[in-house]
Parts: sequence; C-alpha cells; structure tokens
Amino acid sequence: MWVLHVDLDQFLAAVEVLRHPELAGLPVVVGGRGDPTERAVVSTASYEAREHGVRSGMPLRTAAKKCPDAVFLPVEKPVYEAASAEVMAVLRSFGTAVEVLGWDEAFVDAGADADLTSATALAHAIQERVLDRTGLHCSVGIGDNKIRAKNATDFGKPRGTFLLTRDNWWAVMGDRPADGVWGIGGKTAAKLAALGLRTVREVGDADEERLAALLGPTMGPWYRRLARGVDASPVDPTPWVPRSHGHEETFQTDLADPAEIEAQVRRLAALAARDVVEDGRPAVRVRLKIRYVPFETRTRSTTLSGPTSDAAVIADAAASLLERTDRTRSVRLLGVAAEMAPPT
DNA sequence: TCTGGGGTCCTAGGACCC
DNA sequence: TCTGGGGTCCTAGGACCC
Repeated sequence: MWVLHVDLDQFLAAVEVLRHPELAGLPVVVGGRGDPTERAVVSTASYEAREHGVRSGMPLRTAAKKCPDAVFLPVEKPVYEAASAEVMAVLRSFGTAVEVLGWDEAFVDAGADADLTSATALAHAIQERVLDRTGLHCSVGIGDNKIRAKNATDFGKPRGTFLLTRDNWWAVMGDRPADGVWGIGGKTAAKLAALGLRTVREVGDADEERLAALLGPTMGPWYRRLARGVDASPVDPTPWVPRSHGHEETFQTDLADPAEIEAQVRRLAALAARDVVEDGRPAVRVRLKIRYVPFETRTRSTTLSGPTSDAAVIADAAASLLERTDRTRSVRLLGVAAEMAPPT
C-alpha cells in the first residue's frame, strides 16, 4: 500500500501571487481583512515573509512589527475555494482515490498495484501536472500508509518529496519531540512529558494501559499509534458531509451593551441558518460561543425541540442561550453554530 | 494595541430509565 | 453503615487541525 500526501506550498499566498504577479518575490501576508492594525491573525505567510519570522496564527500586528514591508492581503475565501477545486480535480485526473483534507491538502492512493518506484513517479507527475494546470507548487509525502505520508510532507517542503515508511520511521521521527508528530499538540505533549515521555520514540514505546489511564481509552492508544506511524485506514474518496455550520467574529471593539450582544448573536445565527438551508439538512442543535474580556471562552448549547431549518427558530435558540451567560461582562467574540443530524 | 475562523472528535458528569 | 448496574441522552469543555 502506497499513499501520497499532497500539500500546496504557502497556498493562500501563492494564489495571491498568481492573481497579482507583481507580488512575486515580496513578503506577502494573508490574514483577516488585510489590515495589520486590526484584531486578526496570519492565515498564510509567503516564504519571503517567513524569513522575517512571520508565522501562521501570529497576530497581524506582530507580523507587521516583524516585517513592516510585508504586503498584507485579506482572506478571499471564494478565490481559494476555486483554486482548491482546480487542484483537487487535477489530483483526481490520475484516476485513483483522492481524500480531501482541506483547501490545500489531500491523500492520493497510489493504486493497488503500485510499488515504490511507481508511487514516486506518481508523486513527481502530480507535482508537474498541478504546476502546469494551476501554476501552484506542492510538496508530496510518500508513505506506506496515510499517517506516514502525512508526516513525510513537511520534510519535502518546498516543492519536494519525502519518503517515510516502517523502515525509516524511527530514524527520522524517533528523536523528535512528541508534538512533532501530526495529531499530538502542545497540551498532550505536556501531559506526556509528566510521564517522562518526551520523544516520538518514547511515546511509541510506552505502555498502552498507562497512556489510556492518562489520556483516555480511545485517545491514549491512538496517540501511541500516531507515534509509531501505524495506520491501516484506506484513502477514502467519499465526499465530506459537514456536521455543523457556524459563524464567529472577534469584534474590533469589545461589546458591553447586552442589546448589542444579542443583536450580534442573532446576526451570526442568521448566517449559520443560511448555511444550514443551503446544505439542505435541518439543524438539531445550536451552540453559542462567547469569549469574554480578556480571553475567557465559554460555550452553551441546546437541543432544538425538533429538526428545523427555520432561521427564526435558530436565532431564538441562540439568543436564549445568552440567558445562561454572564451578561455583565464585556465580550470580544461571539459565535453561533448549528449542528445537523448525523448522516445516516 | 497579544491571542482568527472554520471545523472535528473525545471525555466526563448528571439526568433519566429500566 | 449503606447507598446496583447498565445504557443513553444532554451538556460543557478540551484538544487538535488547517
């Protein structure tokens, strides 16, 4: 079994450079509304901007300090969705299963008869064809399963490929910190460190019951498999079925007026309801997210009395959840999400 | 001028039922 | 001193990813 993980290089920034060729070679930062004085973070920084220390997730204000000459651009979702669709169509043109993971990445099954030679050839063919048809560069991880392919890609960036298999997994990954493996983040790494487990190898060799006791019966063994690079799941080409639709907003100025807060909740609920209607499946549950000043987040949720796509019902439910919040505190973010019935 | 917005999945505790 | 056990639903929170 050979699996490729295809990941576009600096995707949002690369798409913007395609649309604005005069930006080629300049530090480009895509994030928020493109105004580095606003409350927003970096979605993607071009490699030129990264040389100045700009990273994804960094506040735009910080990015502007690190790289004052950067070109700041707003996130243009429809543009990236269109570019993404083009790329995925190219990947599917090779005729094997494609599992889309996000705007800028996908697994590609190398095919039932593939060997390492043909899988590697396919990786290069994909890079060429994606570049030829879309003008975008990508990196490709080659693995003997999805987890290994996914972890391989970073080593191939930019514009390269990298092979990760059972044979070189420990040599490449073993001595890296535990959160260097996909799926293990900082919080889990800190918990693991409390058990003395700091490297990928240490987590992979750890006692499964110990991990289960620390991290839960499902997650404990799962993290161990991630650290070992073990995965038998197939590349699944089934189109994604969303479980929920939501909208949230960090306000440029904190909200203190309860009437204004409710009005904003109703506005966000209307956006979520619109997405639910477009999706064609009714909502069964509504979730309110509220982030108080300075940065304390709470959620409240309720099950609707029955499945509905009625925007007024969804908005009323969201507004009613406000009654279960502290209405004396200032608010920096509000979010409303509608969950649909699970697909059958 | 700290700390976005879109999601998914898991866990744990209480309610409730038999 | 005693206070079942299992199953399911609901809710809140946490962790992770792009």
